[in-house]
Amino acid sequence: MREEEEPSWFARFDEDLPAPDELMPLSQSLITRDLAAAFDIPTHAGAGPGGLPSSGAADGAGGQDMNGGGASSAAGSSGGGGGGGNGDEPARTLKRPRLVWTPQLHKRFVDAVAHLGIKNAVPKTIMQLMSVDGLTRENVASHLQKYRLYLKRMQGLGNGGGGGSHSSGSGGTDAATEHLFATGPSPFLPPGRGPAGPDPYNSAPYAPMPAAHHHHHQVHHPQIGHFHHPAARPLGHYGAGPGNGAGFDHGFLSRAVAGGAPVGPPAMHHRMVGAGAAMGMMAPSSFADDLDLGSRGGGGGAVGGRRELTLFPTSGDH
DNA sequence: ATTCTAATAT
DNA sequence: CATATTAGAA
Repeated sequence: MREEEEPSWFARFDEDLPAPDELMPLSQSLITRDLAAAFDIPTHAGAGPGGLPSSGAADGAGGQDMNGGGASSAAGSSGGGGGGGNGDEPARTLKRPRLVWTPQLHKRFVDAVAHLGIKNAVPKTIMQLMSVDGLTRENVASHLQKYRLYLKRMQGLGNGGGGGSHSSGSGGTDAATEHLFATGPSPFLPPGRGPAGPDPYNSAPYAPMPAAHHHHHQVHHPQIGHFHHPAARPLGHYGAGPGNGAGFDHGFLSRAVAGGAPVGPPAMHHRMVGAGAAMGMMAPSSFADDLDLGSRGGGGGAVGGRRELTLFPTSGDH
């Protein structure tokens, strides 16, 4: 009996995710390409209902979540096939297909990192915090690298853009972290510096890549702006809620890179001493993370009130 | 043992 | 390009 347990201390920190819709066990297109290709198995072996729009591309028509069914995607056992008999072997050496870091997933990742703090932002913890079934440490580690790279890449260079200004002026601006855009010369900084983050997230559920067509055809979908979301949350999330007995504080999210960033971290290093046992204490605190909204520019109005408070089931811990 | 960084392969 | 995988170091 394992008694590993994680109460829901750090439970609700996510914003919108587990909507019963997107609650799929991260299986994305399972089945390794090797196998599929080797056996000629259509990447989506018979998944019936609710499956993916065969050809369809993701009509982003406003919809954001559209999964419905429970189809959890067939997992590994593709071998079956008919027949019989054989085929047992796979469950072991099976490599999962590339994990497709979908925006939603990314958000989880970023949020997790942002909430964990540079201190605990390590793959293992992140992975656990994400509670995404199927995610492995390597997955997160790999992505973490990219994420960090991305952050670094934009920290000293506050320009860029298409023109290519290499201005070295690292001006001093506290490059602490801000949103930078990748493509498109749009140096618009939100007037007033509001928390408005130009994060065109939420806009592409992206279907499990239709890898059914061999033919290098990288469906260059409108892969929405890639990374965005610098861990620039309002530093210091301390502030135990009212009535909160636990007085935890996180001195995190402050510096991002060492060695160059002019960020002047006030000496605030709280070391969590104590018990070496294992990790097991994280301060949940109430997170009022703001999320980006997607509406700017034209002004139109439109609806949009889409806010969902969902505490994802912190239950999936393996 | 776990993580980080880099290099490399797909 | 985005991920996965591996290797070496800490």
